[in-house]
Amino acid sequence: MPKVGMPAIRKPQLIQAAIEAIDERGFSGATVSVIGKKAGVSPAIINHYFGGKNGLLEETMKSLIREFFLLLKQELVRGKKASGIDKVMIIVKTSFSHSQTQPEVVKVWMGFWALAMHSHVFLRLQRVYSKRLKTALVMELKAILDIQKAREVAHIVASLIDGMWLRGSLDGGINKSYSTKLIRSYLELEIS
Amino acid sequence: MPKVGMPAIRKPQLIQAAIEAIDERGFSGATVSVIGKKAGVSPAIINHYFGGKNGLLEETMKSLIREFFLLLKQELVRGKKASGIDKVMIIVKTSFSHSQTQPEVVKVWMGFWALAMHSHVFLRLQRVYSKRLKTALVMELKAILDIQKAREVAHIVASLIDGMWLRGSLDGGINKSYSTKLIRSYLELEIS
Amino acid sequence: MPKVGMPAIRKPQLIQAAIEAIDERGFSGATVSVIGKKAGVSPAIINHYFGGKNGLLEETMKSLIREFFLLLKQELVRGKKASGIDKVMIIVKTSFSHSQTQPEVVKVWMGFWALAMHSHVFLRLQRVYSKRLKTALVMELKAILDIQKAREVAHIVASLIDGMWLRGSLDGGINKSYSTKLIRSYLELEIS
Amino acid sequence: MPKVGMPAIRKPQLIQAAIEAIDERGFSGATVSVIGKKAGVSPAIINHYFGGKNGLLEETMKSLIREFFLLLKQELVRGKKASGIDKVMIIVKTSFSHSQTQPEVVKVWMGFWALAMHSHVFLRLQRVYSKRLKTALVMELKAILDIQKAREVAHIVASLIDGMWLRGSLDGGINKSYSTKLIRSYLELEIS
DNA sequence: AATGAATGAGTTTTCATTCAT
DNA sequence: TATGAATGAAAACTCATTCAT
Repeated sequence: MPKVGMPAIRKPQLIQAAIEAIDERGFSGATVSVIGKKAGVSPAIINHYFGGKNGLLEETMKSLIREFFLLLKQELVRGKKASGIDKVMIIVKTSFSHSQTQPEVVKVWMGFWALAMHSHVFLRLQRVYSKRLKTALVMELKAILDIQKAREVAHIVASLIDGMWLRGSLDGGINKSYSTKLIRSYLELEIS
Repeated sequence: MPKVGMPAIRKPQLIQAAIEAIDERGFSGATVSVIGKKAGVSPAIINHYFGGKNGLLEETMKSLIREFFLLLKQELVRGKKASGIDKVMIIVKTSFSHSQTQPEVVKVWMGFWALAMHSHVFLRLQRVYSKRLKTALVMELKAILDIQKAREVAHIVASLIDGMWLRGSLDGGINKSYSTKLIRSYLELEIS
Repeated sequence: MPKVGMPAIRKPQLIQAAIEAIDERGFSGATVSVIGKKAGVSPAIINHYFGGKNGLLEETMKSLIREFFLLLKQELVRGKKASGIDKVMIIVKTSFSHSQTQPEVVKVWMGFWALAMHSHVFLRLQRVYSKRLKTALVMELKAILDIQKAREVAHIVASLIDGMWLRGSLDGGINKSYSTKLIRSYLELEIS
Repeated sequence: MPKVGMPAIRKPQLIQAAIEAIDERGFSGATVSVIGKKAGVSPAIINHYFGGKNGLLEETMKSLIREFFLLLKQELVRGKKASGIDKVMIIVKTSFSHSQTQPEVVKVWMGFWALAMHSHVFLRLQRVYSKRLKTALVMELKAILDIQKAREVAHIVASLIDGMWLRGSLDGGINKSYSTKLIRSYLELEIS
């Protein structure tokens, strides 16, 4: 039995199992037993690696956020020659792409949002996401708008993204092309 | 103890207690015992009146939705001489007012949203809200836009409302005046 | 509202409701609520008339026993000119008739038997039945057999009756003609 | 705590505890808490091993039946050189022996009988016992009687066994020698 | 590192009973 | 007499966690 590197294997494995469990059964149905079964390991090792169920959930959320901003960074690098609205749209599209790469994250993300309302840790994490998304938007928008306006538009775009995620969660998925089209048309209106 | 009319007293009383309990402790913390204590009655009567905890939660969500659309109807009647953007803004403002009348509903509503993702009944209820809000918006918008455009704008406005609620839930409340200002400015841009 | 004679109406009504409830749902399913519903009255009056659920059950069992021995007495009077085996067979037939007059009593009676094993009161009642049946059999048998033999045959016949009831309860009813035929053939063998 | 073979230890241990609990307190008094206490373990492991209280009860009944037919088989093998009535009497004696080996089974068995009347699973189990006992009797009786008669006598003997068990349950035990004596005398009458 | 065994705390729900009307 | 309202006690069951191996 290899003794080294086990955490590096087990942790992502359990996080993925947690995401799937939450997606399938909701937060209340995602018991350690279910998650363990899904990962093919004993529920007891969740405690071993994460110090408890809550630890796993925290890591899961952090992982989701980290993954998103990693993706965003990559996309922004890839499109660094774009400008104006196109640059903003990269953020928008990435927001929706994330949910397409892994469709189950929609429900999970929204579940964490609800959790955030009564848990310090999750609230902090959710705010990190929320702030960073807005900051990224402002960053691009202030190139084409004055800072004051940029902040307002960023707030609108961020709200649109979240609102469309929310509504998408109700319909079993987000309609990426329709969503991006509408947001782009708004931006064009605002900027031209 | 009075014999008649008790259901009419107990049911709203328990629904209100449920809202407060969810607001304070989240869904997982809102046990029948907590709700009962908050209402000053035995947990057992939740079963008596609602056939179980789930029955109470369903009625609570229905009550929230009913209350909102009642308020909306009243506001639309009061402002029936308004026209164009003003008419649409009545819907927007009412959406945010609802949360001001009873600040705790923000968390509760979002909690139900998360619940909806894995429960038939709550999904149905959430969709009712979602559809009716959009329908109301389309109704007003088609007076000033062609039907196709009206639908798109309605989708955007509805997403903005929901997105701002969602973000507001993170900050312990919705900034009504800022939110309505931003939505109005969008509408003016779209319509003028 | 007539004030007199209510007990005389309510008591048998509730006893009959109890029998039906036990027949349909078993002892554990026969709650005061179910019995009350079946009788079309509030469960609370069971306490009023019987001092509690247990009181009702006791009265129900007493009623079953009383009814059986009343029937037996009538049949023995009706057939008082019969003699020998025929006289004994009157008792046997009546035992099975009782279950035909009211088919649901088979399950109920067996349920009480089980109850008797852990309750003083019901044990006493069951023994009353048990003894009186045997006594009745001995009474008739000693006319044709010496007392010692009469007791033995009575024991066998009583056991056959009870055993056939028991087995009948498994098959949803007692086959009266087959049962009586077998018992008679035994008696003929024993006596001739 | 040992890791392997625990189910093989715990399951019979809990079944025995269930038998004792039912014997002492009846079915309604045999709660998981009582059974757990009697077995010296937490009530929660009943769920662990049997998937719930009902699972334990089913296994308990199965165990009782299995044990009886195992004993019967052994006795029939031991007495395989016997013939005629003696062979039949082996079955009869074994039926009563079973209750002597473990006196508490009388009450328990009768309790299950009552349970069977309103539960599919227990009804099926009880019928298995009922049929197998009769089949075993027919098997021996057809060596000395024609098949038709063998069936009738088997029915009588089976009813006698059950009836005497039933009556024995009232008296805190079965009088084995008296019971077997009476049944043998019946068989001699029938066969000679 | 990993697990099966075991548990205690806590959840919803059921139910007989009491009580004011 | 009869009832709807209300409750307390207790039931089965769930679940995160701990522990010896």
